[in-house]
Amino acid sequence: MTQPFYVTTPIYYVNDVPHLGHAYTTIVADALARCHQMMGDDVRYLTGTDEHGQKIAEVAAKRGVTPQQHCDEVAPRFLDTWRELGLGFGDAAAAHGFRRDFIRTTEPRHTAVVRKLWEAIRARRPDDLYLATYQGWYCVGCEAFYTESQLKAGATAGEWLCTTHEKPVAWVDKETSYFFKLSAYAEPLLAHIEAHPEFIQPEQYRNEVVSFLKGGLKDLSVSRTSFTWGIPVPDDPAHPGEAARHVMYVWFDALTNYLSNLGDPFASPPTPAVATYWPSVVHVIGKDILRFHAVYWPAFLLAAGLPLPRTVLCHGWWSIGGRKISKSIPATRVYPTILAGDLAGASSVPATGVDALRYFLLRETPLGNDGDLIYEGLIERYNADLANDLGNLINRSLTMLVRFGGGGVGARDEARAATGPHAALATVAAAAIKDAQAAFTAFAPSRGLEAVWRLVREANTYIAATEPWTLAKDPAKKPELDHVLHTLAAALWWTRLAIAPVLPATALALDGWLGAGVAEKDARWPDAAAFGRDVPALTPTASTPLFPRIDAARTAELIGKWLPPEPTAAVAAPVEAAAAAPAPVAPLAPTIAYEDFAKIDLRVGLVIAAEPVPKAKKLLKLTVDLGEARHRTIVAGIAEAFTAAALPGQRVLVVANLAPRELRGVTSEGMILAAGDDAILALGTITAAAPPGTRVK
RNA sequence: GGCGGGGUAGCUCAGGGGUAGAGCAGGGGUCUCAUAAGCCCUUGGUCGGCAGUUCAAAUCUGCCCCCCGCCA
Repeated sequence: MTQPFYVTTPIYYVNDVPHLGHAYTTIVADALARCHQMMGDDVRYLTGTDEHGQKIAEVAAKRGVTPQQHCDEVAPRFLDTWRELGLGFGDAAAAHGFRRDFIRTTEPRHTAVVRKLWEAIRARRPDDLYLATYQGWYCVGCEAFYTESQLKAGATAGEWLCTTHEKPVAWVDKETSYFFKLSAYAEPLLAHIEAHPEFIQPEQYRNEVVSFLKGGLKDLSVSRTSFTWGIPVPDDPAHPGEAARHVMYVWFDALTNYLSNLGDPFASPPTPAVATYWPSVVHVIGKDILRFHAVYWPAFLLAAGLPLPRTVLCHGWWSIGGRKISKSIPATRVYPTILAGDLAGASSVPATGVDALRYFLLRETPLGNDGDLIYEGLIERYNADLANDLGNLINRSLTMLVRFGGGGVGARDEARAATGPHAALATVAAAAIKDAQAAFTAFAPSRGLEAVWRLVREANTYIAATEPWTLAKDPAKKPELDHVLHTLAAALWWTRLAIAPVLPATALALDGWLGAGVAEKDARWPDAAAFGRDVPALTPTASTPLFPRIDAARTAELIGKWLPPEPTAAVAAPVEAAAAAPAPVAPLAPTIAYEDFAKIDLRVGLVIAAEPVPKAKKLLKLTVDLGEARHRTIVAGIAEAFTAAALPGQRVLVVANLAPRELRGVTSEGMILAAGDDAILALGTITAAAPPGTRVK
């Protein structure tokens, strides 16, 4: 029977640059979606961007564009990142067999539903949205009010600082806003949580919400008059003319995306997508926004008379080498696309770099716990699990199927299957598949992968026990060899299916080598009782290594790149040998005054992407993060010295205030410093990880 | 300060009244299909501390210490 499965990520704040934290949530949701797709569910996937609010209007004003223009320019950063990480949207989603949607809160389909939600609450529960006046300390960064006990004293008397942003808060006096009667919903929500243990997972977070609810709820301000970049509050019959001044506050607007992408939830007859998917929804979120999803959102829905989401699935935070991900600590600003690109390294299928990252994130830490990304640990797991266990199994198995099986996969011998290593493999495989399915559907991907690797390891053990190369030397053992090869193919087929939710690119590569005529969208999770009997027609061909081992030298190189070392005396020491044979130096240009130099605004830039400029031998088109709201495109004449692939992740020095100039049809917004006159020798860079945008003098 | 989660091998974690577990890392052996991979064997732990219940406690109870989170 087909069950709907609808999974969402939070919509990301459009001004953010996608980092590892965003990628984790998005990947968790993607793996769950793929998993349920394979189990035959009718799957739908949603992510998007949150685009309203005062901060966005301010940034846009500074840039001299409208807020909408600003959002239109920066929103694709997220969509592009997800595409680079192998999540297809639009037509590409068809290959996965389920629909993926990307919603922006500035789209009419969204704003219309948000207004309907407001109107529905006002119609059903007129007292739940009321007009009131308040005053208090307000932090623009948080878009929230605080009491003095929640703040810390500033440097001057009477100044208070927000604990998150470390910036002074402003006293906002007597702003009139609409309030939502959240206080009425503590008891109904407690009752719902009690009756639906699956509502908030994992359990530790349910406990947190329960204790929060037991402490009672305060009504929630849900509109603002201090800015206009938001969804206007619908006309208010109780206060004629008043609503025109108000736009809706962030959470009322943002959370509604989960419904608005499905269509009108109040339509009669019901909108089919809402009726089908909404009751099955799983909201994947980070623990920082638990309260909004487990308290505010369901309260809004109760007020509007709509069913609550099935599950709010809360995960922990990743830190990088023990440090919290933070914009101000550059080493923690990890770009998932760069990490994945580096992990792809020498792989014959570069897309598997993303798989390696996905595997690490889902395997290393149980969902719900905080994780710490230690680069040595990442490479250790890559080598042990992906290179040694999985990659090597794939490679050696295909070699043997081709060499000893003559392009076929042998034949199953029922009597033999019940004996010795053949039976042992079947037993382990069946248990692994069963345990993995149970774990994945219980939102425990780390345990699921652990189970899948029992199958991978047992397949390696099976090869050692049966020694196909020995059987191949004795023509009399041909029937046994045939059975062994068939069993090996069966194990490989199950491996392909079991890894697919987490390692989709690897599964596709394996399909190609196995010659499996099964489309990605038709691949189904195996039936645990069918090992060896469910192998499709295969035509194995020789493979190339998917996860080449990362040796010590490459490890040092990668870690050096990912985590630039702090400057130390040793690093800073002069390199004496280099001065041995001084080359003639070009004469100096005329002396300039400091004022001339001061006109040049040099900045630290982080290269995000690089590609050759067509029909230009020397030019590379770079995407560079200068810490600004949007990345810059800079064309640099360095293609003869550097390949495009070598540059992402590099810190470079950028002339940031150079007038834009068109080169070969591409507008270059700055200049990269490099050493060398005609022939480029080296890039101008810095030894430590200064954040993108840092001024260089 | 209140509540919740956790502290088990060098690392990541499972277990949860009856002989302390897995993977990785370390040590030894072995095979050649394979990516110096695989396979086999193996060294590691007073299960945070103290007290109690029990024939028996990593597990249950109490107190304490440390880490993380939520709330105030």
